[in-house]
Amino acid sequence: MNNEMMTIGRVAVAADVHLETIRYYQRLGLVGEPPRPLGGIRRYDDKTVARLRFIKRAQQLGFALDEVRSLLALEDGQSCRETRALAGKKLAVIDARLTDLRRMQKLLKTLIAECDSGKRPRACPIIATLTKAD
Amino acid sequence: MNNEMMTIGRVAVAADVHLETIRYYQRLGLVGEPPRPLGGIRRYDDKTVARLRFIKRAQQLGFALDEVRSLLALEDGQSCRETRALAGKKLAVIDARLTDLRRMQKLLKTLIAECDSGKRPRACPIIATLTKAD
DNA sequence: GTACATTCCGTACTTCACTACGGAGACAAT
DNA sequence: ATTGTCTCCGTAGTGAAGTACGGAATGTAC
Repeated sequence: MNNEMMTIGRVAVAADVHLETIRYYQRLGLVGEPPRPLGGIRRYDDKTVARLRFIKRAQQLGFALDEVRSLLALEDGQSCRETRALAGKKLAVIDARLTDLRRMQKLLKTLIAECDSGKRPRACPIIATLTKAD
Repeated sequence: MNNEMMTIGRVAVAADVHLETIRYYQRLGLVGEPPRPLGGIRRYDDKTVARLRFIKRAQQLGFALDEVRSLLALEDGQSCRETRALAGKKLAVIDARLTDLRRMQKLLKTLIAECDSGKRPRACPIIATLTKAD
């Protein structure tokens, strides 16, 4: 829609990140430096917004910026061979994380069900169960 | 098995955390101060190990220590009413996180499949797709 | 009972991921 | 062309989560 026309402030609002965070990511190389047609002021297109949202989501899922960088490399990378290996590794991490989250989800559901049924489990076995399945 | 007999060093090894981290968590109240039978030296039972493992796992899933604290409160808390509310909130967070992770997983699988089929997607739409589904 | 390893404690340092600051320059509106 | 609102840049400060340090005390093995 609004292509090739945004200033850093508008991008920050659109992606819901702090303006300085964008500059910070540029320093880290997570976001490329955009063209600066006039007077040195950066002009962004909406791909940057998408990229920023991606970074934020990946972070919420527990990936460090360093790992996000390699996730992004999947998109940026030309070489399919390395990309494939990287994707495989990331997939394994995500699978493991999903397993843990599902276990946690199940436990919380059980806990809630017990609470609602009035059984009031004095010492609910949440930790014991989570740890048992190591 | 080996109950009520571990020193902090052995606990650290068993739970695979730094010794100082245990002291740190005790300061934060995430782990209770254990009894000190002799000369002021802490003696732990294996419940502490379980608790530490739980904390580490929750962190990997993207929960801050503050949030972990409240997850642990589910176990420790007597009052079922507050506990239930808390569990409900945490469950919602986990559900959202699962959704995101599944999306990521699916994307990676697609990417890998495309790679393997020799299509070599020059600009794989990983970011675009992730962001689209906002 | 003398080595040697552990633990104790408080305090200081480190890393990661921002966030704030402040003065100079650019741009937009009146 | 003046006012006000960005934007630019480097550098400094913040908060979370550890991690390191170092000297005293304690525990364990011989």
